[in-house]
Amino acid sequence: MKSEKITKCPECGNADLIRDYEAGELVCEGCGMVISSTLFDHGPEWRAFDEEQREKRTRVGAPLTWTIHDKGLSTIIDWHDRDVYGRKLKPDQKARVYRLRKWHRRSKVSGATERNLAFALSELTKVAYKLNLPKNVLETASVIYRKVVRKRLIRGRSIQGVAAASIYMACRQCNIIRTLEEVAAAAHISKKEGGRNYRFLLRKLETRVPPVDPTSYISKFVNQLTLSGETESIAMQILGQAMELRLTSGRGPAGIAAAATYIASLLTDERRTQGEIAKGAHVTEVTIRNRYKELTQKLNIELDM
DNA sequence: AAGACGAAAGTGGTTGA
DNA sequence: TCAACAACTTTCGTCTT
Repeated sequence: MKSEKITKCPECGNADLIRDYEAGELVCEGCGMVISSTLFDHGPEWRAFDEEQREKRTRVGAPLTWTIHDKGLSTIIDWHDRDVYGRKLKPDQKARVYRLRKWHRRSKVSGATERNLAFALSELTKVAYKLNLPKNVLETASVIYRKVVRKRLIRGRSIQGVAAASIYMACRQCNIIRTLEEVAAAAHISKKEGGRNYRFLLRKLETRVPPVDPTSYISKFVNQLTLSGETESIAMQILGQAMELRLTSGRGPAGIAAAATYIASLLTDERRTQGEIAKGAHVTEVTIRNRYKELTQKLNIELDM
């Protein structure tokens, strides 16, 4: 995915773009249009201002990353003392390559686990790409996966399963809303298996994953349904009151957030149907109705229509 | 005709004996 | 290991706009 750098909004021409790394989106400040929901930066982390710099810097290879099994060192080393054009290397270059090769050899502990890790990390990358996840989530997931490997917990589990669980856990830690279902689908496994693996990781890694903050759902829904900022803040208020009244504990956060969004959309006259919201929230209309009934009752919300 | 509403039965996961 | 349980879903009939 080598897209050129977008500097202006194609919709209104506004140059003030907001990079929302939390949601992994590129948003125009002028018209609010979400230009791209992929904020991956696949290029190197440096800029070259002239040819000489480019010449020097291209030799560093791809940026260092946790998502390649040996953190990106693998591709640049082979056993010929020749460059890409087949020419012999100069002595100083030769010395460099020797050093690199030494470390490269050392970093390859065992063939089997390394191959396994390499495959798994490419799997992680694929899944993250499908889900439009920002880079930091992918990196987090990679770190999680490495931890799993180090603790020798993969035995008896599919790579896909553990990869999906790692991604899901990373999403939760980075506060990026993706349902278990979405992650599982992207990894081509069932929701059930994804859940099993996730719980397994949760138990074995003893990582504290905070429960999902329902407020982050709201912004997701508002975005999806193209509602106004006013609606969003009202939904937030409703949600805040609901949390104070402990209406949120024990319930699926998505349902509550969806109901709050629904009510807000009614209050601001930006009516959306229950079905529309339900679809985006991955809950049914019935659940929204139940939460909606609860919220209007307990919070004494007047809906004059 | 579409959306909202609610009852009833079913599902998958958690909990506690 | 099993049954009870809560949350949520599916389905379907009825009412409202």
